Amino acid sequence: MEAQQIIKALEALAQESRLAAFRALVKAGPPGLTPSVLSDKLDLPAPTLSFHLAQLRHAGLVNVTRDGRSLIYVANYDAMSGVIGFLTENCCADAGCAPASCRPSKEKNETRARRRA
Amino acid sequence: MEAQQIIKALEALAQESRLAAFRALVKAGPPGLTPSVLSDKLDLPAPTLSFHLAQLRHAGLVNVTRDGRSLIYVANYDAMSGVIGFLTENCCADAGCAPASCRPSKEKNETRARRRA
DNA sequence: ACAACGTTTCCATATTTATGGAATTATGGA
DNA sequence: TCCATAATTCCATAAATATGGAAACGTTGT
Repeated sequence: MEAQQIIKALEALAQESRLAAFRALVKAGPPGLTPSVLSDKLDLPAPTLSFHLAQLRHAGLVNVTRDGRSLIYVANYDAMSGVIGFLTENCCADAGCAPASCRPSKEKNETRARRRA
Repeated sequence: MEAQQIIKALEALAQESRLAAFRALVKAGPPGLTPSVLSDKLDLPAPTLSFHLAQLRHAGLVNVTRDGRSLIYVANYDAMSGVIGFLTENCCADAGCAPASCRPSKEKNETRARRRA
């Protein structure tokens, strides 16, 4: 995953409403949530929410599908995995960081991050 | 770690120059780096770099000490660990995310995140 | 005390981001 | 076809962020 891509994702998550929306989508799991449900849950006007969901979408953190008149937003776990992987490999000391269970077994530099599908 | 704290950290990292600066500091390790070295490495005018380092500092991602006329910036691994932990626990599906080796052993929901000092 | 150096603060400017009402675009049901 | 619903796009406005020259600040050597 490229740094620019990561920055987009971090930008997207670095905003209260969007982080809340994304967390809600993660919690909701594969069935996802519609904007109206989110709008209600997060108490955000539809256009504002729509704006934020678009940001998340452009950052690749969520996917959308349509079901009748409703849209279904679903968290993209692969993207999130990429972000966490990047941070772990590029922004953590060899073993001074990373939450305990999470030590990439001494791989050099960004080997793993570069192996994109 | 609180959501607001996390947002500050994500904001700080979600900017090209700052992410580059932080990565350089992580790479540099405990000895850290001075602004002039960073300014040179990243090709940023001193005031601009200073502004970004202040952002990182306010987000708690770096610490500063003085050595003579130079300041020494050092990455704060604990803070970074907190960020990665939060993302892993709040923004990942039960096991649908997190980079392979990094699975918090099935803890329920946000138990660990809530255990704040 | 003075000069040089490393760094920050001040400040004006340019750019980007967030907000939400009004209008608009899909979709499905009667 | 007409209406109601779900969501987005349009657009004006407000607010936050980034940039970098000039000036100021602390520290060290002379």
